[in-house]
Amino acid sequence: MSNKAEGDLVIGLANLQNKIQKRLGAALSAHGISVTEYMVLLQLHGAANNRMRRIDLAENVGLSASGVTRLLNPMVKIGLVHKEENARDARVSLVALSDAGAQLFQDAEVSFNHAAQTMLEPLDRQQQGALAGIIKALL
Amino acid sequence: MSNKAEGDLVIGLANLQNKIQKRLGAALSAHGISVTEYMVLLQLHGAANNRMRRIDLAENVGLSASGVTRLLNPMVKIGLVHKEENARDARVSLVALSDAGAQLFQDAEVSFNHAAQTMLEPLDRQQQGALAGIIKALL
DNA sequence: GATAGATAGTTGACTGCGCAAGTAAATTGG
DNA sequence: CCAATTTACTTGCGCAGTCAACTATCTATC
Repeated sequence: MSNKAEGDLVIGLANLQNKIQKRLGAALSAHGISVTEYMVLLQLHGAANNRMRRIDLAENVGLSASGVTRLLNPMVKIGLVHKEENARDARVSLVALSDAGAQLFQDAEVSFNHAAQTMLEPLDRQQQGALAGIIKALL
Repeated sequence: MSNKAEGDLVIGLANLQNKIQKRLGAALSAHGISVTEYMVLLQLHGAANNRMRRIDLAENVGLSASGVTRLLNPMVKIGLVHKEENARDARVSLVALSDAGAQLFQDAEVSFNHAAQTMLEPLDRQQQGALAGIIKALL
């Protein structure tokens, strides 16, 4: 009943993620955005009408509501996204991807995916498939 | 040549790690330490003579040198670790695990491994083995 | 409908961590 | 053996993100 193996796996995952995060940050810095900002663009890109409520954004990128507020402020200022109100519910303020934001995302996506591919290169096809299954099972 | 699959995997890993980190933090908060502090205790526990140079610690836990300095300050203050000098090289200050630190680590390790086991529960044996191989290949 | 509670978002104060610059000691090269 | 470089660490400053408290709005219940 030694659960040491699981502990080691989790620690390995943490170290791995640390490494990945730094590499992705370096890759995205060429586009002037952070990994978290990329996540926001990715979410909006995949959302219906390219817009979302801030709280759903928070949920999907793993931030708190206040974290989203602070993250979006500069993104609004430089025109990557813009605020919209919801006629039905005056509490919510929607975030919409701007043309400039969509363009930046497209460029950044290339770098991001390329960096991801490079990092995952050591895995063979089976391992990649297994990893996909593992992530799905654990999320 | 679509490397979209790799990008999705990396994003999945990021989300997964986010979730794991929060759960581990909750599990360790019962012992009054953060995940990063646990990593330090783990490193010292596994080091020769239970002591290390700060810079090696930084390397192993994925922090910068200054991050280690700041992280250790309160840990020294509450007696989990203590500073030692190196007679051979006056630049280095060694960090040593105290008895209290070792005790705390032993307690925390149980919680940590238990949390890890719970989180990895959805995986079958093959998947766990595959994950171990994947981490090894990527680190 | 008025009141009570839930929900969306912002803000202030704080923590954690990195980077750049600084200090002190060790190593190297002429 | 002394200057130049490198190494180990600390410190000032700043950014990213959290939590708690607040405002504003919506929903439910009587």
